This record gives sequence, structure tokens and C-alpha cells, in this order.
Amino acid sequence: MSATDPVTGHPMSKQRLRLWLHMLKTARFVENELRERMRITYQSTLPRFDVMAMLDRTREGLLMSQLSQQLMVSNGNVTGIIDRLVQDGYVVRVSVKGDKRATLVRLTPKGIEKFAEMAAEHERWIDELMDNVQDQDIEHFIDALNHIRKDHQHD
Amino acid sequence: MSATDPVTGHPMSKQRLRLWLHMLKTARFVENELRERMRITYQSTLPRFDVMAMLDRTREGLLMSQLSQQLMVSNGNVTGIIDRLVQDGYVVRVSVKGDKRATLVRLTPKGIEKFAEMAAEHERWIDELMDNVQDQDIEHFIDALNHIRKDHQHD
DNA sequence: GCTCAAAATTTTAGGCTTGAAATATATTCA
DNA sequence: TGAATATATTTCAAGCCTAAAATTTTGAGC
Repeated sequence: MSATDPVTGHPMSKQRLRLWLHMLKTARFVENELRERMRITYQSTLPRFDVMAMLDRTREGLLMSQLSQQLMVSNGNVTGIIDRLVQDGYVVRVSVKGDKRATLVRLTPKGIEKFAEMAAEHERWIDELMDNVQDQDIEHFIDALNHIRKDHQHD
Repeated sequence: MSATDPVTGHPMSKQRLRLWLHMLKTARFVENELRERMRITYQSTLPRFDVMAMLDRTREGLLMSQLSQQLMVSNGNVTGIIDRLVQDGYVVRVSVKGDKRATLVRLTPKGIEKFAEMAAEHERWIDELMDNVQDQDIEHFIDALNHIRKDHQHD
């Protein structure tokens, strides 16, 4: 038999399951909100926003493989999202000198401008959705989150 | 100008954004792990598991609309997932007496049995993935999560 | 009863996501 | 050099997901 919670007497595994279900529900709630606002305000999506955010942090561009690794999504997934960002004129594919396999992906000036606008609004949305989380809690919260990934994820 | 963190001097909105990004990354990490294990071990998926979990808690069955509401996903989404669970023989659709519009959805005995097996393993996976989260942190953690949804979500 | 709005569900079109297979290029090393 | 292996990316099939439209049935008010 595994360890039990000294307070409630419930097995730790049940406590952790409960924590996971709460975390999932909260994340889903915030994501649903953001998705809808992104759609209504910018006729865009969260995955597109995530990709643009990554590209905005590295203006010289990223390889497709770097993008999918950083975003923790599959290779083929990124291909489709970039296709649509290219269609909208927010992103360009640039061939890499000396390696014909690779493709560098970069924000266009139009993409940079649009992202700045979206990012500012996105930050306000998060601030509003999380206005119940107070400053003194945030660092503890983030610590606890990082504990979960520690020893498991190596990035 | 908005409130600032008295310690770091950063605006609260930046702190909350940072928290959200950590939360998203952690949730994605755990979900990716669970998805892969569910696929390899049971040739199944997380959405299917979530639906079965909900039905297991209410053995007399749930309406399609109740299911989608509880799971915070769209109506049409649930239709497809149930279609496949019915094909696999884990779920049945039962017509509701007195209302020809509604459909009640129930686990079959085979579904109940299968879910019990999957749920036990699922709990072990969570326990393993979260083994860094200690007991005394869990309640605080859950509190903080609930704070996020408080005042926003009404369920 | 009739009409019309509301409710429960499914269908549809389009985007996201995965794992696996396919394609093309680069590298290693015998 | 040439063969085998590794790397970067795309394509593919299938499932997930959404919003909006369509379908069917119910219920309310007249």
C-alpha cells in the first residue's frame, strides 16, 4: 500500500489525482476563454498566437523542428499552422544556406506589428481572468508547477 | 498604470502571464504523457477516458447535453466520441421516455469493467508524474486554482 | 388545435493534433 | 566513391474540437 495523507487519511495518489483534475479544469476554462476572445477579436486561434509568440522572441527566425520542439507539439502540426500564417502574410519561409532540407521561418513586418497588438491584448485578458490570484501566491504557485515537471521533463 | 509587484516591481499582469505560461506548459506535459500511455496501453485516448469517467460516476446515464456541459466541450464534439465508444461496445444510447429529442448515454458492463481497469492505471500514472508534489502543498495548490475560476465560471 | 419559440441533438466545414510513412538532403564511414 | 544511416520536413489518415446551421421534438400562448 502507498503513502497516505496524514490529515485526511486518503492515499496520496487520490490527492494528486484530485489536483490534476482541478488543474485540467482550470486550464481548460482559461483556454476556452482565450480561444473565444482570439477568434472574435482577431479572427485567429491560440495555436497561431503561440507560434507567433515564439517567432517574435527570435526575430532572425527558427527552424520548423525548433518550433515544434519548443512548443511541445508534433512536426506535422507546425507545418499546417505555418501554412496558414504564410497565407495571411504574417510569416515567411526562408531557405537555409548550406542545408536544403531545412526551412527557416520568420515573422514579416506585418506579422511583427500584428503580434504586438495581439500580445498586449492577450496580456490584459490573462490579467483579467486571473485577477483573483494575488501576488504573494504566484511564486509559490509557479514553484509547485515546476516541481511537477522536475525530474521528468528535460528541456 | 496598473498595480505592480512590491517585490520585483514588475506589473502584476506580467506576473500573471508568467504563471499562465507555466501552467499551460505543465498541463501540456502531463497531458502528452497521459495521451501516449493511454494510446500504447489501451489503444485509447484521453477524451474517450474523460467521457467514460463521467459516465462511470452516473451509472443511470447522462444526456448528451449534460456530458458536454460537464466536460466543458462542445455538443458536436461529444457526438463523435460517443459514436466511437458505441462502436467499441463500451457505451449504449438509450432513448428517453417522454422526450424523443433527448438521448441517454450509459456505460455497458463491458465499459464499466474496462473503465475500472483504465482508471486504476491512470491514477498510478498521475501519482508517478506528480510524485514531486508533496502533501502539504496540494491543498494550497488547489485553492489557488479554484481562485482563478472563482467569479468567472458559474457551474 | 395552431403557431412559434425553445430545447436536444446531429451535421457540416474548417482548423488543430498525432503517429507513421514518405521525400529529400546530409553525413558517416568503409 | 558509394552505401547506409541520420536529419529536416511534409504528407497522410484518423481523431479531436469548435461554431454555426439543420433537424426533430417539446412546450407555451393563443
